[in-house]
Amino acid sequence: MTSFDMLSAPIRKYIYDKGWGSLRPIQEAAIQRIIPTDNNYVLISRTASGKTEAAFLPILSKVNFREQGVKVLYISPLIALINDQFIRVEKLCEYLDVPVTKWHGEAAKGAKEKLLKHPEGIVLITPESLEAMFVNKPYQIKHLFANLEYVVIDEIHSFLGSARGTHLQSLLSRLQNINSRKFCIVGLSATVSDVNRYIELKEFLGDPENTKIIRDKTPKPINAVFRYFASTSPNLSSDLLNDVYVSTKNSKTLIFPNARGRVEEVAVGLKKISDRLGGHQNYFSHHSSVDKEVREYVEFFAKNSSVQNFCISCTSTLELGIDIGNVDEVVQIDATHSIASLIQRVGRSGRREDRASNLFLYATDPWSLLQSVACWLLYQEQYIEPVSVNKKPYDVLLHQTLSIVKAHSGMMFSELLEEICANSSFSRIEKNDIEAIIRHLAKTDLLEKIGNEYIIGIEGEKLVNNKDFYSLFQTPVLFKVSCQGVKIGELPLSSQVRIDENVYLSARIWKIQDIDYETKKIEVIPARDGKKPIFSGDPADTVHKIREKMLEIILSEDQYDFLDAAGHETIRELRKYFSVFEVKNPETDRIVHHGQTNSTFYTFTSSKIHRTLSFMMDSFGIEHQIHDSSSSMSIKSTDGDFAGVLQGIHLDEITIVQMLEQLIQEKPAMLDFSKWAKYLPLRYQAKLLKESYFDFEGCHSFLKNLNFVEN
DNA sequence: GACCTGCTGCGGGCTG
Repeated sequence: MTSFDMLSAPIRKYIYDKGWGSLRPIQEAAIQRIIPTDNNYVLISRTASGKTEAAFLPILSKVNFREQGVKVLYISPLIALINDQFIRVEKLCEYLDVPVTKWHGEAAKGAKEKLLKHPEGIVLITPESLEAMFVNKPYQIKHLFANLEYVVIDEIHSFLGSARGTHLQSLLSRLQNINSRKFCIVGLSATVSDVNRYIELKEFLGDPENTKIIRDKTPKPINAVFRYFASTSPNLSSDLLNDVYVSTKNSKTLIFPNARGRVEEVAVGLKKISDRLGGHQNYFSHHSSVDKEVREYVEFFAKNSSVQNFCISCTSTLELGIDIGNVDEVVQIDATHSIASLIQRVGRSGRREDRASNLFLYATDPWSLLQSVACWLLYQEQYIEPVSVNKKPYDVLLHQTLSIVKAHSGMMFSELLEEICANSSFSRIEKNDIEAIIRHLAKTDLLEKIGNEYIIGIEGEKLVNNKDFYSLFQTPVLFKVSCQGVKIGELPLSSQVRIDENVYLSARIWKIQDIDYETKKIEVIPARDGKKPIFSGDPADTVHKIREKMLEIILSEDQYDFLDAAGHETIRELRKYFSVFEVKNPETDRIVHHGQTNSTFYTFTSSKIHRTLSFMMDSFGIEHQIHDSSSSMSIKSTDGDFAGVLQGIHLDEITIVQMLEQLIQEKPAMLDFSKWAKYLPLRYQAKLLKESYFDFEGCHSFLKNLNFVEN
């Protein structure tokens, strides 16, 4: 039977009315598999290849919507994505007479109440709203979701390898718990690594044996152009901005400059050039600190601008599948930290099938150029970095224990233990560790034991009844910036935030007039000139493979035709500098350059291994400094034989945990990477730190095979 | 220099 014939009559009519000549490959494959089987599937296919329909056409053909309850639950990492998908799915569902409901923090209350009265059809939700439902509506959640047939998870890669992902995994497990029948899961993504045959992904869905991957690997033609403009100051060179302007002035463009401050610098800089030369006025900035309504306006403008060109300077806010219509060009300024990120960004351009994507990769320093080239070569080899999933997520366990106890309002110890042990996201955590954590919660008044039952304790109430409880990630405190009642965005309280200081925000220039420290508000007026805003944050980690590729490029003699003259010259100089070292094997050989006062160890390894090396060197009194972006560390020359010392270190698990316990006691801020870690017993804090923040295993195998090449 | 993501329930003020 053809895929089209396998679909139900109303769905066939939908396709007919849409005027689709044929189904996309990923849609054909999904229909052939989803309709006749009850497996879980993950559909992997590039952006704009029709993944949403690939999931919903067969699911809607198959599901019996006449039964009680919500039948299909769609989970998305972003509210903006839910709002986009709602419009598409609702149109499709008009053919079936099936209601669709948005359920997130900004969705209409009326629609939610209607759903509670008549649970039916399809619900689109965020993980945090699902968590809130478990905590505040434990009875209604059964009423709503006890008859699910399908759960669809959009942008599933964005959840893998993070605490938010483990949280979602736990919620799925709890959802399955309240269902009498097994529901099927369909995940959607454009970027998933197939290292180890997708085992992380399959385990994430809780049923590895019955989870299949459907992947459309059809490549997409991309015209990549590298351009090198060295920056001599913290600001971008005017040559670079002028070049970007010329390359993008007649197109619909997205620019990714990697940091919010730089996003503003680029948006304002290009706007000024355009003003001077009489170009278009549609220069915008889009990142987490631009006011939400402003961002929505920018998205709306991009989506609905058929004739007018525009240029949006943005961070990863525009990396996922929010619908902004057709983009002709993507500009990346300095290297992405991952291949996955590069794929998502490239995927945003040339969404029309017949058009190739244009990609401009600018670099402002030699190391960034090198990493950029490494990412590009790995991308062409179809490599995507693996995600590291923490198998013992004690922090998520603690959070979910509070959530489960709150939902049950009173639970026997054995009952609680049983529910946690049955949760697939905690399957690698030993039973006695779970017991120890529950006892600790009772000891610290997060839980309270009354008779034979556990309830939420006095301290626990403060956490559970706070709106901050529903998420596993934390956000810094920012000051709201507005101009005469018009919201513009947010700024952190930095040294820059002073009266009369001028600053860029939302692609415009402002003068700070008033700062209210109580209400955390900043009042501004328009200004003519200013500086880029200062934001604080941690850079994302880069994996070992990218750094190793960088060394490979240095050792190779390949000439890359995608580089401009300045890029060629920069790579040539890097090769020349390292040519005095006799490096043969990029997998094992690493360079140490001994200078007069310092030695430089060119590690060419991951950010996590850098942190681990740094921790070990601190412990053994080797004075040093890590430079992650240039893949190196400088070491005081008096510590001459640090290489021998490092390779001589053999730390067993117990010693590492003891050392980390001490580190946490000396520097509690070490736990800032996790929102809930501070409520754990010290030993589990140390274990979590070891697994999530450091990489002792990777560091050990890196050091074991290491061959130091010195001058 | 340095990414991103989400949010209940209730009360007060306003509109129709």
